[in-house]
Amino acid sequence: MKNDQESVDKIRSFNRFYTNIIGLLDQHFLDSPFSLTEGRVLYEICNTEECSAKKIRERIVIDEGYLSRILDSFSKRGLIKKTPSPTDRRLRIILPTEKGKNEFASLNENSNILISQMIEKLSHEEHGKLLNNMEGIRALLEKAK
Amino acid sequence: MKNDQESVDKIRSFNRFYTNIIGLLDQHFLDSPFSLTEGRVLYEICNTEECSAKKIRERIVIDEGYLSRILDSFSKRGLIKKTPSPTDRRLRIILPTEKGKNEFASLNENSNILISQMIEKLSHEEHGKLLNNMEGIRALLEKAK
DNA sequence: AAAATTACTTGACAAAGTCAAGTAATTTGA
DNA sequence: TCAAATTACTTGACTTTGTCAAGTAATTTT
Repeated sequence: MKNDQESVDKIRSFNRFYTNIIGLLDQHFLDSPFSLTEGRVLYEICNTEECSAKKIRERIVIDEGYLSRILDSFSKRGLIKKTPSPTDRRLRIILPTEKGKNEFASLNENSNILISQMIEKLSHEEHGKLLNNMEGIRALLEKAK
Repeated sequence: MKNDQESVDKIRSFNRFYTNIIGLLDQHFLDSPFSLTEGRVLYEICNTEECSAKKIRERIVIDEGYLSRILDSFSKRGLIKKTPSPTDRRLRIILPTEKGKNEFASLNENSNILISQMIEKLSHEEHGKLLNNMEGIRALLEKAK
């Protein structure tokens, strides 16, 4: 039977391990026109209805000014269009352009390839186990908070 | 039955989820005298026999010059001692001082508290499940590489 | 309708990370 | 055996990334 400290140590050890995994996967941002943070922002833009800086900041922890500049750079690069919301003109509604959607898609593709490579040596059964474990962790941690 | 793309999507979704978890836990570095990277370096120094810059770079991906400067700042802050290895004087053996060990311990304590809080709402049984899931992921991903 | 709040922007700055050239010690191989 | 190549680390110059605080315009509160 485990005591608390042992559990905490194991969780921390897993966190170090998984930080490295995520770090490896994030390497591909180095050969992309995006930083990691830009990638996360672009993800939110492409996956949020009526997206705005406000909504992005509800989803990822990021400095307001920094986000404003990232969005500005996305605008200049032709990846998004910002238009004042008709119902509240303090808000700027952010929409990805075709170019933005394409770049996001290719970013995704690269992530997908990396993950496929990561799990390609696993059997079908092991695949299932991996996903079950991930779903388990998520359910437990979401319940816990 | 799941196809490949579905699996990959689920893994990526878990990765986004867990990136946030790790991000939350890493917040405490903000109130500490260390950056995240410094924390990881200090961890390696305190957990590696005959530690040297070389060994650290075998364990975490970090620019050589950047690491050199971090170690220099650790030296200046009195956290480590660097001495040329007697067997190969190109190498500098890194030893944590008492102060270094203490600061590392308090960094650990804060991490431990955060993790304890994170899982305190879980039952004993759920605790076990969480650890099993983590061990499962680790075993599978380590096998896969 | 003045005061407070919200959503975002901007300027000035600091922290984090990268690249390449340089030094000293060690290893390689003709 | 000794010049050339390699290794381990350092340093200077630089870019990228992130933070803080003050500012503008629209909206809400009282």
